[in-house]
Amino acid sequence: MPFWHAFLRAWEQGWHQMQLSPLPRVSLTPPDQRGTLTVNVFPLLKSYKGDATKAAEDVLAPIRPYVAHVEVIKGFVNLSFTPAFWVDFLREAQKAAEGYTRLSLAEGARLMVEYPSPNTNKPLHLGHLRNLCIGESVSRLWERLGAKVIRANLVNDRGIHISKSMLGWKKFFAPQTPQEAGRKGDHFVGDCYVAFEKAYKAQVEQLVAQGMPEGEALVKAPLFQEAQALLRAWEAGDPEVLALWRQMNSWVYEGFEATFQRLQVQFDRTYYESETYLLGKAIVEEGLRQGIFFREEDGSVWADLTDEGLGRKILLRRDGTSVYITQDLGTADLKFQEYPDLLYSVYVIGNEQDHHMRVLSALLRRLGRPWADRIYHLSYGMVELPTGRMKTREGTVVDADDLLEEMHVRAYELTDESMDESQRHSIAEAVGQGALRFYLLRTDPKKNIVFDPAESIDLKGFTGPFLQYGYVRAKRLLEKAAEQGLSPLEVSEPSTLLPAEEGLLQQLFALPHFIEAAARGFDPALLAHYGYELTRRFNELYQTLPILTAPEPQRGFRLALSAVYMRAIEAVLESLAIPLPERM
RNA sequence: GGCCCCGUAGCUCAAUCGGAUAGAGCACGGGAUUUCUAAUCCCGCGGUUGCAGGUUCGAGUCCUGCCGGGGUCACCA
Repeated sequence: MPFWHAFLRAWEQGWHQMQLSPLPRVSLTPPDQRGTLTVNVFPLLKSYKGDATKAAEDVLAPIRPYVAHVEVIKGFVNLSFTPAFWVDFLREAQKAAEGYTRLSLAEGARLMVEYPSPNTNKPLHLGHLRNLCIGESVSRLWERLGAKVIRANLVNDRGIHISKSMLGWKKFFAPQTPQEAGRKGDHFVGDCYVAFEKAYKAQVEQLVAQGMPEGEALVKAPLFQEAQALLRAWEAGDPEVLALWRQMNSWVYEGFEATFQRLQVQFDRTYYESETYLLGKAIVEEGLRQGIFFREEDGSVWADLTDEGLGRKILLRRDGTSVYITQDLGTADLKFQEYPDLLYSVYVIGNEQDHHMRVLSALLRRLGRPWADRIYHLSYGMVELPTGRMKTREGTVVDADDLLEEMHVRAYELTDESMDESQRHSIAEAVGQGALRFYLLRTDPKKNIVFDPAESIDLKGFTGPFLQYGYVRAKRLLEKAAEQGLSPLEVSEPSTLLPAEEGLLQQLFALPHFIEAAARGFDPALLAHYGYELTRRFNELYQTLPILTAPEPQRGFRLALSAVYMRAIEAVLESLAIPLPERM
């Protein structure tokens, strides 16, 4: 019994031999209808003179031996499989990961996934967590298709924002270190940045009060002038500035590393903008020589993309320093120098940068980079609060470390008191993160999501712990079975199937389809919904029917069903980067 | 103002290439535990898919216009 892809391929081959045209579409039968698969024969009805029954007969011919029951409603052909088919499926799915939980659809391909690419002037927040969850899940999904994935982090370690936190430290914190302040490094540097912004804002307000227009005040404020001077000194290689810059970045990296470790993410390659902005400048020079870009009289360099509706874009400032897009050009180039065969160079970046990424693509195309169309912007929506965007100034930013801790504490309260402390904490961590990660993945990445801190994140219903609980249930059940000397590989064939059994089988059968769709669509939410529905059906079976105490052949069949469910949910959770708790 | 994205149940979200009676969770009301773990299961309540047209066998989905929300159009990143 071949799995999903092979099954459909074989079926289609049969249609080709019969010269059936156009090829009908196969999908899962909706839950309110009887059946496992549905073939839509509407498009065929013309050539069959409206005779859907005759069309159904032909369409089903190649898989006839597997079919137990057929129902034709209008143009929909709903079919159920025979128990023998399912027994075969349960045996095979237990034996082979290949084709079931692991596919070879992208074997040999290589992808780079860039995430979460933080700035080094602030700690990570809830938005970064969404980014991390999406980036990690998409990476794992493509690995499941057989691709090799390079996880890349691009650190925005230079620019005016870094100068600001440096100045903030010099003016308000020096010579204190994070250790002395009792602060995690990234939080400490964040404090410096906030202190700067506060003082800067005060200066601007003062200037405005003196009658200066705000736009001018923003630039003329002494603190801003100082920050710009610092940036120039940095770009000129001033040793003292560089030393402070290195010191402060190392504090931040230490803090980031702790958070990444807690989230179990590791990068294969870390790019630093401080190392790629010069490459970018060289590319701008290249474009100038080729006449793709032009230099204004004041010395600034531009690209004119108005014919593509993207306006004019500055590439180098009047003073010759680089802007964000400059280093992006350099980094994009470097990626393909290092990995020329990338199928996709994926950027997991918020949708506020849709325009920016479109500009980047356009520039690379104009520069004649043959791989320009292989960069893919995985644009995701903002995480908002019920009151709107998170704002640093209003102190409404939901800090990543704080939230992880809060989730841990809330999950801990639900753990069984009879367990020892270390086990309770390890489960609390798994479940807390499971809830958080599922919450951030269950919505279509491109949509904005609303996070209500007051209501916080659910631990029941359509949540990560729901899936984790199903996994733990199945695991314990199989352990019990093993203790009784029962093997789920000894699948016995029932004469009929109950709806609870058939519903779960149908969902299990479709696993490879959802893995592929989620990977190719860069959409983990698809798999999150699948995993919920899968577990809901397992729970229904578990709750309403006996398994270990059922008579044969039901016992063997349901045990095998549980074993395959466990495999499937394991694959789902792993693909969503949701931890597997040993118990709950 | 130009361009882009989004408007689905009280709230948070689904809905496969345009397919069947628009589905879940939360909340609310009711029920299930001598049982393989109740972070569970079952039942109920809840809808003019923002509005108005158009395309067709069929529209939440595609097209046009409008209304509402967000983003962006920086010599910020």
